[in-house]
Amino acid sequence: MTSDAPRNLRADVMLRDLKRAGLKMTPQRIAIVELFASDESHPTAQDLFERLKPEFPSMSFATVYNTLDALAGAGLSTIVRLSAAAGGNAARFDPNTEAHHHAVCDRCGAVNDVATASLSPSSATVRKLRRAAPGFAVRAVERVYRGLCARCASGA
Amino acid sequence: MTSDAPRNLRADVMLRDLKRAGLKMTPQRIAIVELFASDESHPTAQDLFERLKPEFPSMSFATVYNTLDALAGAGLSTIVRLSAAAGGNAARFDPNTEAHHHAVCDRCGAVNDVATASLSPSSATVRKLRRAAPGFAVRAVERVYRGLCARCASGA
DNA sequence: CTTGCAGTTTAGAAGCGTTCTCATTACGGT
DNA sequence: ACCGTAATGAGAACGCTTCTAAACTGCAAG
Repeated sequence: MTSDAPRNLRADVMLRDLKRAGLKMTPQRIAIVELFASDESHPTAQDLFERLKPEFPSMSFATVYNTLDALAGAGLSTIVRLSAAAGGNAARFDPNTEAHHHAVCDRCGAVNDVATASLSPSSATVRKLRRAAPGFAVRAVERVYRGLCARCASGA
Repeated sequence: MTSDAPRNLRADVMLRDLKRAGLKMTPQRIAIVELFASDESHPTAQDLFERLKPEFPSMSFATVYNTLDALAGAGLSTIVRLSAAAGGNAARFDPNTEAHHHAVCDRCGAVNDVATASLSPSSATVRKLRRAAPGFAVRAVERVYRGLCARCASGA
């Protein structure tokens, strides 16, 4: 359970769970999952598509979206929309299913995970919301840290 | 400086600042600003467009976007993308320039403001990020509270 | 008041990201 | 090996946003 687990461990889990959910193991799906599972850059569908093109020149966008949707449906990935200035408004896909927040670079749009113990609201948060938004039943609190990533902050 | 200021106060400020920035006061702009300034529902461009159609049947989307962009450029509004399940992925526009977070309803997509003292990171946050995302220079921390709004929570 | 120009509006086209359609292909249980 | 069902691929369609070009107009100067 070290932080540098075998790069394919998460892919194996994803493939196993997809199979368990009754989905077929196509070469395209396996390639997408293997690429995506170890990708911490929060890739867009376009990113994945372009990196898969060499291996599957005939693949279509629908296949990428299909597989990412299947992963999301199985709880193995999430979609994040952080509207970074850079990189348009494309959805980003995140294979990290542990509780975490995101740090987004204002300049280059890079997204980094920021671990957290839990996304559940603290009792202080619940109390605060009771005043600020009466009746709102809070389930989770997501944070977005905005600023400059290490590379951009260092004046690149 | 009470919380129920005249509903046109904010519109007046916006119009004044737009004029000050050298923009022309067209009837369309005035109508958009007057509608938008007192709208706490975080409307989409579509929302505003449809409410303005009766008064300006010939208005185009570009005019709505132009004016909202001008307001954003003058620091009088912000664009929020919260990717609520309901309501597509359209950008929402927010005339509230005071520090605040957002509470988003999982079911109906409604967005409520949640006041906060500041969006600046606390020293504890800076310390935490120093470990979690080394080198990241945090400027602001935005929170999104996810859950059910009062209406949906009450079983509507 | 009139004039003129720069900024604005309009309608529609174009662009981008995503979803859909449907004919074809192929996984995987039997 | 066969078959049913699901997945793929190509492109069309879609929703949201931005752009383009031409016509219009607020407003400052005369």
